[in-house]
Formats: sequence, structure tokens, C-alpha cells
Amino acid sequence: MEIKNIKLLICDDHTMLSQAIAGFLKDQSFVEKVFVCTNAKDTIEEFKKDKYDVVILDVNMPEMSGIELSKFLSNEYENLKIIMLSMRSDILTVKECIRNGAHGYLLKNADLTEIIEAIKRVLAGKSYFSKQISESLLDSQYNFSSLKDDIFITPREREILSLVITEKSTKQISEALNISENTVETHRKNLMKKTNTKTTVGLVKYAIERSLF
Amino acid sequence: MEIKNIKLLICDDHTMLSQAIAGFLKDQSFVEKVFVCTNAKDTIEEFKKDKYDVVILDVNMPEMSGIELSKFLSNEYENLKIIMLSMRSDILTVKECIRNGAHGYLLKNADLTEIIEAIKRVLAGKSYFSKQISESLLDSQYNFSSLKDDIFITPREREILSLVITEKSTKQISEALNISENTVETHRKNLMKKTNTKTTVGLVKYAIERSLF
DNA sequence: AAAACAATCACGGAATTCCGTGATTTTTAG
DNA sequence: CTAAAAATCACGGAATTCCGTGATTGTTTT
Repeated sequence: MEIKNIKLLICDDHTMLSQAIAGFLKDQSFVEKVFVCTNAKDTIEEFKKDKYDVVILDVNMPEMSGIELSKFLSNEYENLKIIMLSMRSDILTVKECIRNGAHGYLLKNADLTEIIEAIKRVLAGKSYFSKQISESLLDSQYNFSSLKDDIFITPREREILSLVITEKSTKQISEALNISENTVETHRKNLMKKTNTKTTVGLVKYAIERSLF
Repeated sequence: MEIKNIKLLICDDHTMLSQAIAGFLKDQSFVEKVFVCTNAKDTIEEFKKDKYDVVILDVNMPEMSGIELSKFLSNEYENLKIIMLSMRSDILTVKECIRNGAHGYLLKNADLTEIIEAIKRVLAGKSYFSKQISESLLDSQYNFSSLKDDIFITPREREILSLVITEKSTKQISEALNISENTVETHRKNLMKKTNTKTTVGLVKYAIERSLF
């Protein structure tokens, strides 16, 4: 099957990156159109106007993240291929992207030409991951610790975490939520267990890095 | 004065971005050469081999930051023009860049064509800042609070902060750096004062949010 | 209905952070 | 050469986090 007349959409709040990549892709012979968006809303709008074969989505965007957008688009458009773009290489994020419809995952510090490779692969019904990612993914298949990695934070835990990262102490949180300090501590302990961190610092990093708030 | 035969060097650990921008710049008539680096070390090496008119440096890079690199290059090469590239728009960072020799400051979410404008401006001996930045800079001239904002984190403090965010305790840090726990505590206290935070959590947020590491 | 999960609470002790206050020694820049 | 800035250290006490261990009560899910 020959690939041609492909229509692409890139969504990344770093305009400089998306425009530059768009310029690069426009030069490719198999590309018919490249549309650039800087946020999820515009992307959804544009999808109502035209049909696209492949979208390249930044994972971390304000308002609506690329992951949420991916979930939405993959539900709406059956044949659409989705490639995520991210500067983070942690497996949890990658897995979450896959669960939400992504077919490929590219690192921003990968070589630019990987994009071409990725587009061709996903159009051929296969998947594509930056080298570093695919290695980690393979590891995680055989690695025990990666399984318990599949973390689910409960609503209450998330609520407590949100207060933790605003520099509230256990006492302050307990007062804000009208529960005992012991309970708050238990939640914090469980959070640390689930996120596999030892200190509040780790918790904060976990939360911020995957832009939970 | 006409601008032509310009040699550019781009340094950004996000290869995808630097390569894409390089592609864009190569198409410009006034550009003779564009060299791409992904880290400070390679950049310094390359400068020993060839002469450049303008460098575009990412502010946040692992190992040696763009700011440090800027300081080094502006000292070594008198006529070199330096444009910083960053995703953060906080004035403190901008000011620090200026202090360290930068002539321009571009946001990654600015329009790609701004680069052309910036290059032409700095080559003409002027400065260039993304709109959002120049507005903030103007504000800060008249705004009191922005002055006391002028935080200077010393190299040592930065070092300690980097260990703090890797979940190291005061004791562990003191051992790693071979200094007393008291000293580490003092640094932490000073950091919290300077960053206007009350807890380690705040410190971690400060560091991550402006991607200091 | 039983198992699994979520949310709640308790206690005690070790470890760590936080805070004020003050001081000495390098190092750096004018 | 001298200020200024940076890095070093000290002490003591209050506050907070961290950790283990265990338990009760609802609420889903199968």
C-alpha cells in the first residue's frame, strides 16, 4: 500500500515547535496538508471542518491535555491515527496514552526524521515509539515493579494530594476537609505507596510532572 | 547595513525542535549556515571549529543550562549575538538571561517567524523580546513587587535545591557534599526566603515549575 | 451475599523539617 | 585593597512528616 495525499494536524501549545515541524512535513512528498493548532479546542473545531489521517498531539498542554484530546478524537474518528509528542519518557504516561487511543509516542528530544517513520508506521496499522520508550516498555513487560505501577488514585486521595501541593500541612488539610489528622496521614501514606515515593517531595513531583493539577 | 551570509548555531536538548527550526532557517536567504547542538558541551566544541554570528540557546537544558552557556559564550566571543529560547515567561529568568549576556528572549509558544525578526534585530545591535515578555519587562519597571522578586539563587543553593528535589534529606545532602547538616539547613532556609515559600513542597514547585532541573 | 475497595480513625515513636539568631571564612567584583 | 556576596557552621526547640500496625464502616462489583 502506497502512502500519499496524507492530511496531518499538529497540536502543541509550543507554536514554535508545531510550526517548524509543519514546515518540515510540508516538504515531504506524501503529505498533502498540514494544519497547526495550539490547543485542544481549536483542534476539535478543525476536525469538524476537514478530515485528517494523522494527528500529532503534545501530551502536556494547558486546559485540555493531549491525552484527553486523544481519548476524544479516537472515539469520534475511527480511522484516525494518533501520535503523541512529549518531553517526558516515563512509562506510566506512555501507557496512559496508549489506553487513550495513541498509536505512537515520540520524544521531543528524538531526531526530527523519526516523525516520518512514525507517520508511515501508524498509517500502516502498526505502532511507533521512540527508541528510549520502546526499551522501557519492553522492560516493563518482565518487570514486576512496573505492574504495580498501574496506579489508581482515588477521588479522595486526589483531593488530599491537591491540598498537599498547595503547601498545606496535614493539620490544615484535616481542618479543611473536616476529618481527623490520622485519616489525612493515612491517605498520604497510601499515596506515597501508590506513587512509589518516599517523601512529600516525591509526591509533589509526581503530581506536577503529570500535570494532575 | 545589509544582513547576509549569517552563520547560526542552535542549542536545544529537544532535538526535534532545534532540527525543525534549523530547517526553517536554512530556507532564509540571509542564512549561510545553521549548526545544531543538543547540549552545551558540543556547542563549546563547535565554537572552537567555526565562527558564528548568532546563537539560539534553550534556557533549560540538563547538565549546563543555557544561561550558563550564554555567560560563557558572551565572555569568550565579543561580537556574538545571543538569543534565548524558553517556554517560561517569568521575568526573573528573563532578567537573569540578560545579565548573562543575552540579546533576545523568545518564547517557545511564540510564532516561528519571530525568530527571523529576532535575528535581524540582534544583528542590528538591538534587542528582541517576545511580546509577552516585553510587556512584563515594562511592568516590572514600575512595579514595586517585581523588584523584591529579584531572586538570586547562588550556585551552591542551586546545587542543594537539585538534591532536595531528588528526595534527599538534609542529612543525605550534607553527606553528599561533605558539609555540615547545619549548613545545608541554612541553604534551605535561604532558598525558602528567596523563593518566598514556607515549605519544601513550595521549593520543589518553584524548581519544577521553572524547570530549573 | 461475599469480596474488594474506599474512606475513616488511632497510637506511639523515630526522623526530619522548620525557625530564629548569630557568627566565621572564603571568594568575587569594583 | 576593600566592600559585598557566598559558603560555611552552631544550637535548641517547636512543628511536622514518616512509619508500622491495625481496625471500623460504608459502597461497589461480581
